[in-house]
Amino acid sequence: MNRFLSHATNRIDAKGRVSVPSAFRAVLSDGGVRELYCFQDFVFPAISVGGPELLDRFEKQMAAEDPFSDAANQMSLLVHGGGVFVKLDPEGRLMVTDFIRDFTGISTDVTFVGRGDHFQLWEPQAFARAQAEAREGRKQRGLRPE
Amino acid sequence: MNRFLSHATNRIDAKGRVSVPSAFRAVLSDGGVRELYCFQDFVFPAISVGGPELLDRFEKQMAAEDPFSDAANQMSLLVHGGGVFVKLDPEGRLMVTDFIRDFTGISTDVTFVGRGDHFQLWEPQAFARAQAEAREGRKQRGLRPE
DNA sequence: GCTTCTCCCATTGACGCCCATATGGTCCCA
DNA sequence: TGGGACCATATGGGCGTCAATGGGAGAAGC
Repeated sequence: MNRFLSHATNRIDAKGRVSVPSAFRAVLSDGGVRELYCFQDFVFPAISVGGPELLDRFEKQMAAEDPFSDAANQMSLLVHGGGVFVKLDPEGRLMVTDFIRDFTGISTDVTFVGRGDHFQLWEPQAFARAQAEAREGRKQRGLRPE
Repeated sequence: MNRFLSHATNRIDAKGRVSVPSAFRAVLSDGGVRELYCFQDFVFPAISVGGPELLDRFEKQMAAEDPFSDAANQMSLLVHGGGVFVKLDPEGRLMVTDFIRDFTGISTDVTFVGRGDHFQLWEPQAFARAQAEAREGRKQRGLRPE
């Protein structure tokens, strides 16, 4: 199963490190990814993380839109200008920098959320709220699986 | 019989495991399913469980709409972030994680409910209530055999 | 110099795989 | 038809492995 699924919450240690869930690390090493690209999500207060190929995907999406639209401009600003590279330590941990903390509100714990072709870093409470809202919205629209 | 039918209640052991009813396991192995996809149901306080094709269906549905829309993002939050792959141990048991407990209210016993192409995990009392309500609602709408 | 970031090792707790037991049902045969 | 052997399922527990976490020491930068 070669995609990012499920969610898990891990604690940040005294040095500001947090373990990436082993299921996610397995997906990364499957794809031969050694360096991760992180940027601020467009719709949620979360940091999106993936391999370099994640850029390709967003660039394709931008190309599909009007290149001078507000949406395309914002995307480029966030993806190209606002992204940072991070790499994991030998135990599979990453440093939670201020770049991550400020945008997400993360302080002591990080919720890792699988999003298929990438994953995200959330403040635990914020994720719980967003998920509840998503479920509520879905109920109101009457959409059902299948 | 390659559909999930009927219901059964099993006990969770001291390690947090519960046996999947053998009738359900038979349906799974018939379909060659080794990994199960579980997600929090959109309507009931239950966990829905099925093969990976369940997730494929969701992903097709998402791919059909604008992948950067709020609706698609919310759906991904639920089916990717709120979904888990689990596998059974050699005896056909699964771990009842907090992911399952928190959403369903399950504590000591699990009711497995067949739903045709998938099955669900319920807190026994909650299932009894939901079933009673379904019966009642049907009566009020005028009982019809389909 | 001191701080900050790596890498390395230790601990602990959870999870996986294995084997053992009980309970209830079915089939066979006298 | 009744008894008993056999079987399958559900359940309980031991034990090894691995992931998550904590802390120390060396290297690099300010």
